[in-house]
Amino acid sequence: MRNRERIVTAAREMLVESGADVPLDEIARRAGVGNATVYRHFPDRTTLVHEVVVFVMGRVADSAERAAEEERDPFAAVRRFTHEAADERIGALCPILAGVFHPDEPCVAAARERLENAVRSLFDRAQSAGRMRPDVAVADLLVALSQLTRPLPGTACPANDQFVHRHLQLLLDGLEAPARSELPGTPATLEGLRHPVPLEAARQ
Amino acid sequence: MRNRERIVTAAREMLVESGADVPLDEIARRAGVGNATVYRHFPDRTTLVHEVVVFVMGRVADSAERAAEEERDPFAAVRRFTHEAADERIGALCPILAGVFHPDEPCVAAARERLENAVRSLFDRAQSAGRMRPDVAVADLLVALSQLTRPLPGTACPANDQFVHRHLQLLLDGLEAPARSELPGTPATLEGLRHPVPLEAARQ
Amino acid sequence: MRNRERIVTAAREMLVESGADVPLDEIARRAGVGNATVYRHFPDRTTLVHEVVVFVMGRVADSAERAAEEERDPFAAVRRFTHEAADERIGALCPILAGVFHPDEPCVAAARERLENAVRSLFDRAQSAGRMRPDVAVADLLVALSQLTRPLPGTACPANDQFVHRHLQLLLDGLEAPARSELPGTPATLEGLRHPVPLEAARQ
Amino acid sequence: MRNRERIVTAAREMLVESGADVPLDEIARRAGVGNATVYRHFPDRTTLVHEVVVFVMGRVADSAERAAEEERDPFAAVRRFTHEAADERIGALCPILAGVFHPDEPCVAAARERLENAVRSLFDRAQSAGRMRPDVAVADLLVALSQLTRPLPGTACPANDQFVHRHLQLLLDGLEAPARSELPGTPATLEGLRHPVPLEAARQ
DNA sequence: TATGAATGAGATTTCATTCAT
DNA sequence: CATGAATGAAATCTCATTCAT
Repeated sequence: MRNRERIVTAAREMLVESGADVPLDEIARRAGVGNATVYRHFPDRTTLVHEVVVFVMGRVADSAERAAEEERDPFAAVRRFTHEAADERIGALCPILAGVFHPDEPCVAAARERLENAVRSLFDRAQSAGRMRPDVAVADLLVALSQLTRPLPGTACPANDQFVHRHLQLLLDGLEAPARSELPGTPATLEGLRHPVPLEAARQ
Repeated sequence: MRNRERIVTAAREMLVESGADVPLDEIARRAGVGNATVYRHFPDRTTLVHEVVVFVMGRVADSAERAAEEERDPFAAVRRFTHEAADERIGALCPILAGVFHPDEPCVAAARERLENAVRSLFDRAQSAGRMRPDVAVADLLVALSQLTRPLPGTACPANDQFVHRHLQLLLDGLEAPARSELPGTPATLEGLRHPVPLEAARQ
Repeated sequence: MRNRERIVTAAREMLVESGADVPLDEIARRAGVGNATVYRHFPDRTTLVHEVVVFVMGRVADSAERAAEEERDPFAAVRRFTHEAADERIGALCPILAGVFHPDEPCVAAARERLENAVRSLFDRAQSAGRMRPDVAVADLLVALSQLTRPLPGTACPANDQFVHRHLQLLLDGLEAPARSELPGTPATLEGLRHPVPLEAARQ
Repeated sequence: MRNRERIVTAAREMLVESGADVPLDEIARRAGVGNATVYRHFPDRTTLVHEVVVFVMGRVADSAERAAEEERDPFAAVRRFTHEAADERIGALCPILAGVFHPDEPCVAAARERLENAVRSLFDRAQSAGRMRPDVAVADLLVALSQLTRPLPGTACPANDQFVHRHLQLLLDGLEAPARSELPGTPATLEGLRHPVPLEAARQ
């Protein structure tokens, strides 16, 4: 069905432009279908968002795989992936990564796993080559990346787009070996984000 | 009198835990007062949020000033400030910094200015001493810091607290001179966040 | 108690300026007292409004009595009374006359009776002298007068003040004998306004 | 489709019976629909009221045009129009005429203009024929008519319906030439009602 | 007595979701 | 299949009235 695709596309655009709380009717309008048609394809709003998330995660995973193939330098691959993921607006799915939407959904879980694996291979290569500090994990990058590219609420447009890539560069510079500082706690895991955790105030 | 404080405190807690869209009734319940009592003290929701924002910004500015006084090493001061700001949950006011709530409000503008100035003196010292790369501006840190510590939606609790300080360390490492990469675009300014800007996809 | 008077005065002013739905807090503020003080003097909002009504009715009755004494021509007395009542803003108590607020309250009933009697004597004189058509009753004038001078909702000021006296003149001209038309139904009585009546569409 | 009409009808009835501040929920209940259904058809309360106003004004203008066509005697046409307008409950839109609701809305403005023109032709004919005093304007009648038929607040029912037509007759008698009194001020204009005017206390 | 503060009930409006065609 | 229409639940805000000092 052509409609299903148009809905997902519209949803992605609106989520990215207007934040996570766009009215469903506006998504439908953008897709050029009636609102009830959305419900014919997705049982509820969450499911639609999941679909978008899975779609974006797939494109981001693609990006990671392409970077692994095409970039010679292992850390350059990490940089390229990071910036491309930002352009895919991975930040719009931040809430999902954090388990706000149920990541137990098989499709979501699968997409996440594929993404993690793709990025992990970038990490392994860079860390093995000594091009990246060894005390960080895949989820550290994914979470920080998601937060840094997360759109602001309000209809207009994420005002900080202008600066996102600057901040990613800073983060990446910090990721490139050797480390200047010790990282507190243990490496992040996406699983670890599933449930509330006490704030551990480790420092310097 | 006492109630006003309790409301602000409750509001700060809930904003920090549950994001910027907590129902006002829940803030009231948390404060142990009726919802109308909130409206006795604050003409509308926005005003209450502003109050919280000004309060938090003030504490963060305090933190910056203390760090400037007490830390010998100029970059250590920057690190200390950054982590303390995270603990103050500065990320909860991300939307404000971006102009979603009216930053023209005199109190908000004043608080922001004071904060910027306090952090600027940290920056100047660190950059003059060659301890921080020169191509970053105060707003770069404030925005990245806000985004990285921004709470997730949903009532539960910011799931990624566990990792926030790790990611800040990475960012700080990237901030510490010398730079490994070129930063795209021009340094961020908080003013620049006031209006939508075309996504400039500069890279590596 | 000085306060009681100030409250009634303030209430009269606000009712007249801003219509019947002024918040009680604003009346209190105008009176320069706390809102609870109003409740010390009047058990509820309605009672306060009653008081205002009784006060205004008293002044209007005064006006009728003065007109009876001082005007030679019997219909000139009716004209004078009518315009003076308009200036007292009798229209602001329209709802009362119609029984919306309980006119069984002894004070209200007494004030109304006194007013009716005062105006009745104006009527009797004018009608006996053949200066006023005989098929109208006191309540006809009082009701029409109240409606024509009734303030419009909205905070500002009754926009039609400019024209009120013109319209009263037209009404009075119609009241002056001899009649050009037959009046449908029976003469109005204030009592008759107490309960809903089927719309009788008599004409011409 | 059918619902929209039922809502407008219900709104008209309730506005007419209970005044301009009927809760929207009661209109919805009367129409037999959920409250949100009202919002599907009208973006907000004001828009719905505007619709009713335009509708009623249209019927009243129809009435004026019919009267002009069908009545031989020019002043009989004015009388007929006046009473028919009362039956259409034109008084319920008093607030609009006075600019409380935005009369700049194109539809409202258009409807008002049409009404004024229709009544003006009645006036011109009657005044040219010497059947109506020359010192009154269309707005004088429309405003006085609106006020005299204006519904009282409170859910019950317009208590003074019984007498409305009597009072209109008196007004009309005063309107019929020759004048017994001088009218103070200048003829009313609906435009003149748009903004507060100082109370001019001209008399006799 | 006087008052600032507190509050619950109600009004407007929005939105995810269901229904009827 | 597709859709416009319908709706109840929830969020913001107002105000008459009560409470505590």
